[in-house]
Amino acid sequence: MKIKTAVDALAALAQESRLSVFRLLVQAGKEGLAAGVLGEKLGIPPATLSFHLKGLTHAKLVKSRTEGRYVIYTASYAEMDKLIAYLTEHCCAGDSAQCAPRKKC
Amino acid sequence: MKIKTAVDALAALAQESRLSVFRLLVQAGKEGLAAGVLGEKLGIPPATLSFHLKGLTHAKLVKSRTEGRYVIYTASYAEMDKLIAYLTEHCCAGDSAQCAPRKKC
DNA sequence: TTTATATTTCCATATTATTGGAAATATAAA
DNA sequence: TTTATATTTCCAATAATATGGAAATATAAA
Repeated sequence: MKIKTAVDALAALAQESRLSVFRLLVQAGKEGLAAGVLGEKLGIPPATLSFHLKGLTHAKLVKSRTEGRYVIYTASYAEMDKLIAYLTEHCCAGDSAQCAPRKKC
Repeated sequence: MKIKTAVDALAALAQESRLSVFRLLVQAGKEGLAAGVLGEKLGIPPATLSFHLKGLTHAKLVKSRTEGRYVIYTASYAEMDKLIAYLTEHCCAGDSAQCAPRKKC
């Protein structure tokens, strides 16, 4: 991963509404959630939510598909994992004692 | 972890100089690196580096100790792991097939 | 075709972050 | 004590981001 890609992804997550949206989608699984459901669960007005979803989409952290008049958003686990791998790359100066296993999503 | 803590940590990482500093420190291990070494490796002027180190410190992603006239910075693996756990919490709608093990740092 | 629902775009305003030179502070070496 | 090295604080100019109402777009239901 390039550093600009990582900065863009981190910036996309570094805002309370966007982070809340992303976490809901991470928890929702591949079924995803419609924009309207996200807005209602989080109390975010349509224009604001759309602005933030655009940011998450541009950072490739979420994907969307259209179903009728709904737009369904899903988290990109692949992109999240790449970001986490980038943060932890070659960590701990090779001291594997500090690197216990953790779940991958 | 509270959402504001996570947003602060993500915002601290969402900037090219700070992300570069953090990754160098993650890779350096618990020995850490002096501010001046970071500045030289990354080509960041002292005032700018100090500004960014303050941001990372305030977000608790790095810690510092003074050794003589040097200030040595280290990554906080604990805080990084908490942030990653917060992002991936309850992921994949409980579909554990998607949650393979990954290293923890 | 008319009406209702879902989402996005447009826009102006308000807020917050980034930059680096110069001076200040702090410790160590001469 | 004087000088050298390391880091931080101060500052002002510049740049980027967040907000949500109203209008526009798009699909579905009546």
